[in-house]
Amino acid sequence: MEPARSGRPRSAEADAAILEATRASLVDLGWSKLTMGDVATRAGVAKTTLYRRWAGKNELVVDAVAVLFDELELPDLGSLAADVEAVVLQFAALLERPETKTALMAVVAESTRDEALRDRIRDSIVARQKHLVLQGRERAQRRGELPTEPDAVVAARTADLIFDVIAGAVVHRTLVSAETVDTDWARRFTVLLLCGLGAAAAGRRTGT
Amino acid sequence: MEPARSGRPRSAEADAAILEATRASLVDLGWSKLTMGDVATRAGVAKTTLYRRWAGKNELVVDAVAVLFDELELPDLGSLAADVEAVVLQFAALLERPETKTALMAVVAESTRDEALRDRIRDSIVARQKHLVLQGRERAQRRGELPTEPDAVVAARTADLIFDVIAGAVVHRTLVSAETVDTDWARRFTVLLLCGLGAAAAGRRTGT
DNA sequence: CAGTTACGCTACGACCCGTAGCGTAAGAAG
DNA sequence: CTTCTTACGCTACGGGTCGTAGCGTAACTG
Repeated sequence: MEPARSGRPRSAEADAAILEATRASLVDLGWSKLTMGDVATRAGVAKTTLYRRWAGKNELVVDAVAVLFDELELPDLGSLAADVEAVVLQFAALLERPETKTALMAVVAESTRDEALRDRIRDSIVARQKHLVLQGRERAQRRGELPTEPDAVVAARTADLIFDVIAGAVVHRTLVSAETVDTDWARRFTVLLLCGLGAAAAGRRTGT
Repeated sequence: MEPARSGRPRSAEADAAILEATRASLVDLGWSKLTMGDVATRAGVAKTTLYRRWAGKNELVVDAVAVLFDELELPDLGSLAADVEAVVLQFAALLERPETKTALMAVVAESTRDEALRDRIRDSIVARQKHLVLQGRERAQRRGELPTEPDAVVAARTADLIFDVIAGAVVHRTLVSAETVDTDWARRFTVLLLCGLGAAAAGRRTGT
């Protein structure tokens, strides 16, 4: 795959410096006032170097912010409720950070008109979050907290639904309603979600 | 309050033309490429006129998009489930439109660094949606589908939670996951939400 | 060594921003 | 009708960002 290209290799230090400078610039200036020239200056790099690696502001910021989502982990606290609550708090803490707060919605907005950008976001950010949902379900099934869904299509649909509910609620709470996600909110949300899951599954099993 | 100011009054036609031109420009160019000059040209108005009424792009777009949210209504279909499902579909249809799709997330992103803008969004967009939740709860209580919460604080918290869950899930589904909200999804979401509400309330009543 | 690729730097036209200045248009007050 | 006040259209401007081209140099390969 890598044909061992000749010539001067790209500087990995420059890559790291650029991404870090991008995050710093996001904190200081926010999305709208962030400029490629400013990032280049902060990173100690020529502006042209940025354009050799990223098509523009959108792609650069996605990559700069994506690594922050690697922090998200699903702890094993013994119960599905505790796991969900913990991951909700983690996700909320991530969204409280000024880098992500100002960048996430902006790139999503841009992605509505740019399919390539949408794919990039999906691969490097959304997929990581979705993985947590699948992981949590599997773990809960092993514990016997959730039944094993025989139909793969139904299972996938349910997972998508759960994912949109969790991520959507947390994002909406922190960015639109602009209120903090504290332990109390996380607990009440988790209760709502899991009770809904359980009751909905039970209702489907008995008919309706 | 209005001291009947003298002088030439502002043209209401210009106002309407500008807001409509803004929506048209959003459809054609999207948020990032929308410019004040383009809007002015489309509206047949001088650029300076725009700046005499709006501080900038953000405020203009919020006002231009806000009126679209007036379409949202809570139908009375006889049951809470049917009402929720209908309003979810309405909201989703609104978010499918290119004007709102590209603008809503962008202004929310900007609002993370601009408190005045956040208030403007809250007053002219979010409040309208939240009203539907309160209206739906009241109607369900009158039908006997939901118990009357005696504690006003708890009631308000629950309403906030429900609002973030509904709006967040629909927004996340349409804009982040970039998948359509069809009748099937709306039904499954409604079941999840209402079962969760019922089960959570029952659980709290019996202790825990 | 030559060949290839990345880098830093400069300069550039193009575009958009937001404002100032001016003459004119439209109502309100007398 | 005249005067006053405000809104409008238009032009022009300095300032900033964009994205690219061109060039000489640096780094690594065969």
